[in-house]
Amino acid sequence: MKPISETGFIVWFRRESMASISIREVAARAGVSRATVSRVLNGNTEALVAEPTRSRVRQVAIELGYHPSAVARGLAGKPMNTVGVVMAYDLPSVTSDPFLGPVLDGILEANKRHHQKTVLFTEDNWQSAFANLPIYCDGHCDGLLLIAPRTDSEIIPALLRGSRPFLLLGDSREVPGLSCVDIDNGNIAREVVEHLIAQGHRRIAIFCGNADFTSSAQRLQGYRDALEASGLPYDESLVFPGEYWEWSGYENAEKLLRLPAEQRPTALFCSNGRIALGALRALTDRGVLVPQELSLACLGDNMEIASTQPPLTAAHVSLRQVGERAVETLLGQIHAGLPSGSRTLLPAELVLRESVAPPPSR
Amino acid sequence: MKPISETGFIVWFRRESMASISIREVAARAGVSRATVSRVLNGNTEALVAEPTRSRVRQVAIELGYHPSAVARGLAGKPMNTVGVVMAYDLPSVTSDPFLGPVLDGILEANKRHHQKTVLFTEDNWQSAFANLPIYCDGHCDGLLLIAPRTDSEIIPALLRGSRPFLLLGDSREVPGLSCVDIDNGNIAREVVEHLIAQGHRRIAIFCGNADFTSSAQRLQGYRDALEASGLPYDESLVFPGEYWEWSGYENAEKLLRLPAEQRPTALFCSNGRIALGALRALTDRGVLVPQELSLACLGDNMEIASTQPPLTAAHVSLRQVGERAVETLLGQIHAGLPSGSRTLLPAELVLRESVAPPPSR
DNA sequence: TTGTAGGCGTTATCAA
DNA sequence: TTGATAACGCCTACAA
Repeated sequence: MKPISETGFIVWFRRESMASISIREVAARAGVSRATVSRVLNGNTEALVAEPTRSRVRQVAIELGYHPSAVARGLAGKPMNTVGVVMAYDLPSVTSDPFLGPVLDGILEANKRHHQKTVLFTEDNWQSAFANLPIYCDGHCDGLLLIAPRTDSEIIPALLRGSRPFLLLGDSREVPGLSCVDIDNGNIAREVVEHLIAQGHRRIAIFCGNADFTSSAQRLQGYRDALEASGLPYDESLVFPGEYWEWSGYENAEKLLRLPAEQRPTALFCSNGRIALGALRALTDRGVLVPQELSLACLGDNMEIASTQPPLTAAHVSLRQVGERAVETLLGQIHAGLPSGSRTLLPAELVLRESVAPPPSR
Repeated sequence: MKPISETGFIVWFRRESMASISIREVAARAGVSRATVSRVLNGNTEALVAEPTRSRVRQVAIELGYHPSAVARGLAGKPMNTVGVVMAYDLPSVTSDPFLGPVLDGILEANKRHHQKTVLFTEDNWQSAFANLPIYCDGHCDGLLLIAPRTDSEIIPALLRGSRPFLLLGDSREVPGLSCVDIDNGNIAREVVEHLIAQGHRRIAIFCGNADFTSSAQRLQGYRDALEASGLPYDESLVFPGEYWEWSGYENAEKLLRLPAEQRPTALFCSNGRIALGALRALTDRGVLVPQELSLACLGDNMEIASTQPPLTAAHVSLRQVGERAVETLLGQIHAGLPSGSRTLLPAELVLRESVAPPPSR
């Protein structure tokens, strides 16, 4: 009774009572060893098996409805064909977030194309994400996509110390050996500001995003680069710290309007669309005409921005594409053994709408 | 050299070159067997281990940064703490879909709360979803959430034949042994139509959703129930087949307006928000006044619906809650061994806005 | 060309 | 209270 599990009886028993049948049953029914079944059904080893055996095994596998267990396979060191996505957010909705939503769409799309499953790890904050790091690395997935951690998160050095492939999405800090896929914050911001300068503006304000996001500093730098390239002075009174939220744009616009007339800028660059939306609302509330009195442009685009009054000039970035490229880069690291440490910075396209005009003549 | 993996050398080797260290190393370092380590660290068996041993093992585990492999655990028959979500869609965006988006938010939220990972299986259509069914059942997750399959999908009988816990989300067909979580389509539709009747309407049209969705028939039935309860005739010329899309609402509104004046309804019930949006647009385009000439109400609510001109009266359903309840029901089946076959139908709340008025007096 | 045997990391069942 | 030992399902040397 030792090899009972090889008998027909047990095959029948398994089929009826358990979920799935294993390589054992296929081997027994086909009259070959488990190794042979494995060779036939997996990877590129079919060639090692003689044709009659091969087709018999195939036949039996289909008859029995056999399908290998990814878990067992994973344990044996094969890839799980699964991409993990770690995101920490304190938002009520992931899907309707203008950043997370499109990025997730891109990730899902690319994973579908590459026959990868997607495991989502959602956390309230980066502390708990860090605490749960071991869970993300418990074998469930072959690699990790980290979405936009703050600059101070310990999670990155921890992951860097480990050996699991991962990359940063929506953050492009420069750290040796760290892969990331992001939009090209600096250059995109520069282009937007250059457009304002080309329209004749000399005093241009910037509303910044969260100070602890890498992107904020990069966008500010782009703003500085544009000014410098045109020989315009960098005036700190025109730099408004803030956060990537509508309320921040609103508040900063109110502050901006309190500046004495001669110090007031003629154009405003908002670090993202939500800030721009808030700023526009404040300006409208105060009766400031856009673009007649103040031109407004921002980085980042979404449907709402195009349907404001006036529609906003903005750098259109494809966050969806960021998600797709992130997946492809990670898969390269996992399966093709590409080295980590690559930086992919996607460009934007400036969309001219009606919120920018030449400065008013004094 | 046989038990080499138990030596300190190998421990060091593993730590540096491999991803994670296993229960072996902990056992070796703590001077106990693997079984004991397992007892201490997992489940509710710590009590079986003597205190000094227990704390020593704990200590070593922390020192070594040990964390169990979910994959190995899964192979050994323990739950993966992972919920699978299968969705087939031909949409460009999952996250911005007014149904999928909120449902996904609810699922993620509930999974986070219950410390479950979420694995997403996305397919283009239900044929390929069916074809990949074995992959969803390859051990990766403990149970499956199926989102809104069409009435004809073979995937449900296949899953019903298997033993893996699963349930239907956003579909509430009545099949013995089949669990589902959905909104209460029939009753919600009935309530909306009853509201129209209460306003004095006698001729009420309905714009239906996709014929192969369970919900369409249920909503139509609710419409019929409301008419019947008030003794109003069911007039097939007021029933417009269609799909859950804006274009369908637009087209059907055009058809409706072609009816001879005496046959024309005074109120319109749209089976979902998108249909209502399309219908309203067509009516506005043709200069038909809502609600003066035609009252309009729909099932399903989203932000767009509240900001139309006029804002639409609608049954507000919490799709997010559907997602949450689905997760909780599934987890009940998986972990608490609750029986399958439960039907959870969530109610809606009628939100009165300005698109409904009493019928015009002839 | 095929089979045997050992291992992947964990848990469960015995026995000590 | 603890430790061997045998699963779990698959993969892969190595041997035949």
